[in-house]
Amino acid sequence: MSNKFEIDPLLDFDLLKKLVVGIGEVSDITGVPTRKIRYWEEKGIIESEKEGEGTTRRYNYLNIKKILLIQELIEEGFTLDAAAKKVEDRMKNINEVFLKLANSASNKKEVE
Amino acid sequence: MSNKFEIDPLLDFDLLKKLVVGIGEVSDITGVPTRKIRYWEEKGIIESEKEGEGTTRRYNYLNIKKILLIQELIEEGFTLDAAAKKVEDRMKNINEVFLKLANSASNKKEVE
DNA sequence: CTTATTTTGTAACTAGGTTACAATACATGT
DNA sequence: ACATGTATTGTAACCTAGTTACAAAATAAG
Repeated sequence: MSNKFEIDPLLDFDLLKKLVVGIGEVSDITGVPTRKIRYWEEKGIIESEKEGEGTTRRYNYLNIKKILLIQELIEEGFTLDAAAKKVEDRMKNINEVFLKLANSASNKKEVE
Repeated sequence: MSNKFEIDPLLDFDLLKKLVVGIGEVSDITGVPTRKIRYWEEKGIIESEKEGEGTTRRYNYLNIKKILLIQELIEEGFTLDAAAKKVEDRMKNINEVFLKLANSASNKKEVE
């Protein structure tokens, strides 16, 4: 029915959830300067997880994925805003799938 | 083999070639301000047919089509330059088909 | 030949997007 | 805890893309 069994061994969501990095690493990974990342966040285009007031930004898999997608569209010739809007739509699907997989993975663990 | 016979009665290329208008009409047709059309031409994005030095711009079907395509892409969120590049590719096909049809049409006329 | 349309150049202008700087706050290892 | 590296902001500067206004001179068209 699903391809759950194929990707299951590859995706450890419990690990993935812990895989959270600072803005510097995001910049290294994506090639987007830190100042630019913050600017995009100011504009409401991307989000980061702040673990409280007066703390530093933290980025998880989905946050970083979004940044990468936006960058791609900009390179394709889209406006920043247009790229943001397009990615917004795509992220809805990605989030959905991600959560679905994450849940089925943790359910499985409970059964074990 | 081809759909030539279906569109043949609709497309009179001898007429189409004569269907050439000034920049004002192009602006009315496309909704793009005349100043903008000239600016795009300055940048080498579109072309018009000047019938000699010190004359006014004239636009045929393909010229106008190009303007419309560019405008669409800009509305989709593309940069002017990016839109121009994309349309450039599309126009190659359109031109080809157009010429092919135009030739077969005039050939047919000669046979008649 | 008179009225409407076009052509240019110049210049102004908006805004989109990015970046530099610097002073302050935060994180982290040993 | 203290020293070193990393993050956070605000402010301001910056660049370029893209568009538009204006106005005087040239063309077109009825």
